[in-house]
Amino acid sequence: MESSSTSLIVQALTKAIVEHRLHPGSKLAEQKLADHFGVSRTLVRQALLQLSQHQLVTLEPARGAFVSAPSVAEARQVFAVRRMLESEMTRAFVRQVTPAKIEALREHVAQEKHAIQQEDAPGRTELLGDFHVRLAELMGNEVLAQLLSQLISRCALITLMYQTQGAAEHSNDEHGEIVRAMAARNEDLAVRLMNEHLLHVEENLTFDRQPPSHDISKALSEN
Amino acid sequence: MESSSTSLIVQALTKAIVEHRLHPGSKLAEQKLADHFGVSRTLVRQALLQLSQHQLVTLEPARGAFVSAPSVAEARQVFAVRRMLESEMTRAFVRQVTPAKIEALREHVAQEKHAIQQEDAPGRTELLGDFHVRLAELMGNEVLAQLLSQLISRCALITLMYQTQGAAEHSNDEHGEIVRAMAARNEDLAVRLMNEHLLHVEENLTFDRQPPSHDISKALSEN
DNA sequence: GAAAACAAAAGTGTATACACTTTTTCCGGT
DNA sequence: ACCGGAAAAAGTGTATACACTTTTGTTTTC
Repeated sequence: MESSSTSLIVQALTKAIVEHRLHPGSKLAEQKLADHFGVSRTLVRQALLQLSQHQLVTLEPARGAFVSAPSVAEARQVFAVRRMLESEMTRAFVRQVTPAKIEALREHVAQEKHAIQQEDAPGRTELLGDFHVRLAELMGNEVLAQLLSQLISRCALITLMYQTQGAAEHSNDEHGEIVRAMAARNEDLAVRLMNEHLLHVEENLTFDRQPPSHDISKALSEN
Repeated sequence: MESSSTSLIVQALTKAIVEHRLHPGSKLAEQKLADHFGVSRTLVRQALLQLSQHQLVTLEPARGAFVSAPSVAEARQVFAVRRMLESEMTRAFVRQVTPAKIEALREHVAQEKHAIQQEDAPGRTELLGDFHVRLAELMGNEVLAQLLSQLISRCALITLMYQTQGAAEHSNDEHGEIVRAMAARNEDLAVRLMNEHLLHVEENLTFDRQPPSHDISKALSEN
């Protein structure tokens, strides 16, 4: 792997962190990353700075960069924000829903189901998160979509990546119910279902700290 | 002015942009900024990268950094997000309100009024924005507070800094009404007032592009 | 005289160098 | 054998160097 611009490094690290190949607390040494990506520390530092803004990485002065390990309190705050934002987003969505948008969502939920059936864990986690981003995109609000995308990455760092098959199916079912309520233009029901859905996801939080894998190269090479 | 870390540069530039001393479209040449702050381009670049993440600065490949000039569509999207987020924030706030929190808000509104009476334009703009951040802080949700803070900076880039005395007084009055509704634990009223308040602020959008001041040093020296 | 082409200047993008801080290693003292 | 501390190693923070791109200014051509 070589010849990467900063944003490629950001993407690769984001993926590795969100998919829990790099565990919270892991040290991200600049030179090691630079060697791995075949660039100088300059570009790695830029990437780490960006990731720290996204809260996926924590920078400690003179000590270096580490994969963030959000506290329980912080995790709950992130979810509280998501509930505030997404319940109103759901309400607004129902008010401007069209058959085409419903169709797009149904399609997405079907993709989720497929990934789950294939037991494609990384794929299904990404798709389950993307459902919420897709909602924002369908509303034509790029700002909202980008904001949600970041919040969801943060959530992925918090929740277990390889959620149980059961939890994934449950989320998928709830997505389906939400879409059904939206299709029926049942505003209050859709909002309520979205809220409950997010509460369920939050309940799935697992706060047991795993032993960090310090083998950066191996974690990144896996994809 | 010298011996500044990156975050001091970010702060200084943020303030200059939000206060409209640097106009949208202005070129931010790295060496000029470096000379002004007495550091190397390295630190300036870090600062500009951060500001671009906050959407206050736009980076064009090989061409440099410019103060962002958000489109009308983008501005409306930012306000739409604020309304979603803040109406639910208001609801949650009312549900966990305490006399002490009301007192803190009353105090803040009084400060606003004072700044307005003094015709302290930069101060009053900052305080009027901070009202919303303060709300988030009082809820004990740091994540929400930080998110709102960024959204509001973006709004400040969009709206006119030197809003008319009348508009400022109007906002101040509305803040007062919102606090009153909160104190009365009137959830629906508070939410409705907050929504209307944000709509009023949005109405104040001014989309006439002013001729950019390219005199960076002068703009920054003013504070 | 205006437009195209070229040369010079300015500016950005990445790598490298070096000072300084933290971490690790190794050794002597108790 | 263990603790403390000095020396070495590794790592971060900032500045500088240099290649390459864009912009600007000048000259050439029609």
